[in-house]
Amino acid sequence: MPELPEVETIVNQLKQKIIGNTVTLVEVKDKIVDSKLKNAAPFQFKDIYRRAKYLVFVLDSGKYILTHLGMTGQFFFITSTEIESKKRFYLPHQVAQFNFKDGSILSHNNMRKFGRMDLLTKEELDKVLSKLGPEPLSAEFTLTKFQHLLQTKPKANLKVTLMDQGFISGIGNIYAQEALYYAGINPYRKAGSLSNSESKLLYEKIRYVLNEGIVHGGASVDNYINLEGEGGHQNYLAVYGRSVCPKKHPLKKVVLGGRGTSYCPICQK
DNA sequence: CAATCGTCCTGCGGGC
DNA sequence: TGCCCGCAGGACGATT
Repeated sequence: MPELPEVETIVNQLKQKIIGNTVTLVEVKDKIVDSKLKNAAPFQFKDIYRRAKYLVFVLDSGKYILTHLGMTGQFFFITSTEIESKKRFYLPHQVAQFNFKDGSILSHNNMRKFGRMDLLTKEELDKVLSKLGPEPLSAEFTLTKFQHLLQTKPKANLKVTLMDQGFISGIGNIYAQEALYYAGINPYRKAGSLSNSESKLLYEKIRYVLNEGIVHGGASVDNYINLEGEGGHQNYLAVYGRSVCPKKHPLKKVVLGGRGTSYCPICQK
């Protein structure tokens, strides 16, 4: 499932492939993609950036394509000479195809269709993005701000709160569990219950696990791939999808906020 | 306000 | 061996 590091990786790779390219036709193949995109071409991609787990494509027409990959979203960039040989990769579960002037294509695939792809005006885009919490890797996201934020939901479950996109953006089920493990904090804790040193450690570990995820090109669990194929961060996960922690203690698997959660009862207090 | 539940969707794994 | 059932999960809305 693509979270901040996975989306960041995809955005950085897409930048080099499609900025400045002219789209001559958009094929919409599923209802998770805005049918207005059928009439959007021709246009040029001016920029792409990440906000939370969203990819924002900036068009030269003044519009924006807001994309959420959900759990199983993938992008393939296929050059004109590869189109025949790579059909078995990009045709299954394809939800949209962007055809470029030079014959290359960008394919959005989404097996479980939990994602979205919408053509929006600036106002519509701002309305969606304004609901998101701060970017955990930004300079504005200081320790003081994080500690203050935790006190705004003192009674809420900590792990669920870390995954709340309106609270902090970009953290999902993998990186929430990883950050809590490295900080030595039990996922059942209340957001407002952390000591000064605990919140400081959690703040540092959130940034650490997200940065490591980016360094490794994302974590390929479920069916995440980036434009170059699999990421590498799945090999560095401490608790997500594991049965023992790095210190070989058996992990507990519970459900929190309706989501599977692994933690170490010995290392995490 | 916090927590839970249903909804969307489909590949996969468990069970028989 | 093969089939069927139910689970997983990001985001959001509704309900407890």
